[in-house]
Amino acid sequence: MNSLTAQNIQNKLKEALAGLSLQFDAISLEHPADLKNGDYSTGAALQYAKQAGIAPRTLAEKIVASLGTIEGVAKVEVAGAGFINFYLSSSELAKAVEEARKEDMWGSNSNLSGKKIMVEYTDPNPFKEFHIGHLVPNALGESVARLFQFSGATVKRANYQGDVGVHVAKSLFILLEKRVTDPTITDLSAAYPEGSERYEGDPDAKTAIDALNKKIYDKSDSQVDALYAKGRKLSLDHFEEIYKMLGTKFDYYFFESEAGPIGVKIVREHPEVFPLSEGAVIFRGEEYGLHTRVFLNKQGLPTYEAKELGLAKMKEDACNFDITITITGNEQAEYFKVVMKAMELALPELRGKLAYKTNGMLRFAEGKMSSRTGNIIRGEDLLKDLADAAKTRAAESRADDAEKLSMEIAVAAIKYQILKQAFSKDIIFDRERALSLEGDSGPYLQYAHARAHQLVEKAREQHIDAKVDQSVGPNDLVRLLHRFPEAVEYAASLSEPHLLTNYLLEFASSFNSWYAQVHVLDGTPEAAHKVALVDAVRRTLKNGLWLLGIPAPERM
RNA sequence: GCCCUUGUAGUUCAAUGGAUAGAACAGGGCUCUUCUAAGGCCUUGAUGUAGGUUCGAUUCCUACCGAGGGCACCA
Repeated sequence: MNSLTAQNIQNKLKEALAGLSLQFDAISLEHPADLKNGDYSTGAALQYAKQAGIAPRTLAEKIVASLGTIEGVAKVEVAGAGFINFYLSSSELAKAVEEARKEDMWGSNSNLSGKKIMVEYTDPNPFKEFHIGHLVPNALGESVARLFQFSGATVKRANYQGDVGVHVAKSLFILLEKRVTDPTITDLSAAYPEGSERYEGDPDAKTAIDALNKKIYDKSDSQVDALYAKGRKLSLDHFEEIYKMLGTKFDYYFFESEAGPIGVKIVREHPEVFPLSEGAVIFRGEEYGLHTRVFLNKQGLPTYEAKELGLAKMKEDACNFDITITITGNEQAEYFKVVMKAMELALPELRGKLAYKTNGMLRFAEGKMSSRTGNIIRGEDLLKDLADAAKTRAAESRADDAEKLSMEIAVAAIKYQILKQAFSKDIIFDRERALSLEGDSGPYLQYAHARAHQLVEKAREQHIDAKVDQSVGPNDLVRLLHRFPEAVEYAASLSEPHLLTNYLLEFASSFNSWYAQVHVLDGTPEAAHKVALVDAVRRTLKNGLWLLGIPAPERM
């Protein structure tokens, strides 16, 4: 909570407590959940009443008496058991409305200015499906990247993809067997599950796939190389189409095939960190309260662990970042702890610059999804289903391009379902809910934005000049609007998009409620003030949706 | 067995140690001769169990119970 007014309040509170000779540490200042309890509130009097030796309410009264006037604050009240509530002045709130109307970057801050941050996310594997599980880190990573950008950082987006490994050999084995080496193959989707089944059920196939895996690594068979190159390109081009639908554009693409050799080199150079054990090169995490993991297997090939070391090095060479954050699945949390520790020891120059955050899994109510068995929903299929569900409404809407609007709504629906809940919690995917497009949803935010936008357009057509009138008393909508920059800051500081989603839902709901009660273009002098407010709402929702990585159509 | 994450209305999610635990969906009832009904208004309903710390615990600590994940050559 870094707004100037909030800081003023905190400083005044500190002075007041010091004046009463109380020992205190940080003063907590919060937004009361209920707007009737003010714009800011503190429980300091409750906290320090015991030390002061007087009743909380009495202490609160004393603190309030010694506060004096605070700029931007109209009223200070003692409430409940001893809370001190601060109510902002009309002029302070009016300033927020003005700023929201004038500043393109309304809601931004400079907490990370001058920092270069790399965000790695999505990470699908070529030769395997881009399934709905990949939508989770994509949505979260994109939003985190944007939150950093809005905090003043220079952000680089990176995608790390597994283009070598047994999974590739499994797919390629099927493709080779079917001799689909002709240029007409466009769909690799069936190959991986089939290859997996053969690998597990057919010993001969397993031997062949393992041999194929080695060929892919050492590039010793030109026919294999050719098909590999073709399949890899097909996969990557296909992913690119999906990123375009989702609104993500990566600056860097890293591949396991490149990270592997670099990782091997790093491991070999640090035998003190990576000892030999049972023919493999390992890291003993036990010394650090972790567990042992293999970095180079018996064949001397790099495991995922060693590749991660190589990746860190590649990232450093590509872009001189201050911090790199990797968005990855919960199931890799333990693995990452070990790799991070090993990395600190082997690459001390990167110490303190590497971070990771693990996201929850997308799960079905019925059971687990697995690309190995083919029991998956493809990312693009889900988007198409959602777009189909939106099509009827979109056709009746005011949008010029109903097709485009349908897809924008589909993206909003799925991203919102992911972004509305805390980062690391599993997401139970409910198809019906995702398709409903109503209530606590992405389209709800889009609809509120489109309404505000159209209203501002209409006011313009009628030549009504928006103008903030400070004599109009503040309402809940304005007071929530004032909180937007703090909501952004809060979400960015914890890299938690759902904190912003929470705020935006409450804000949009407040706007819809206000909209239902108030006639804006009513021909009265007050219309100018109301238009200004709607314009501020429009910008707030627009920037808020941008931060979530959700498109904000102007007509719905 | 050890480690990590996690238990909140019928369901899916919120709640920065604070005030009456909020939404949405589902159920029941209203609301389009007024700027978009993908909207608004009313209504039923919840903190796994037992302790502890605190002025105050959904939140922190301990134990137990339940769920998910990880623990040597997959990623």
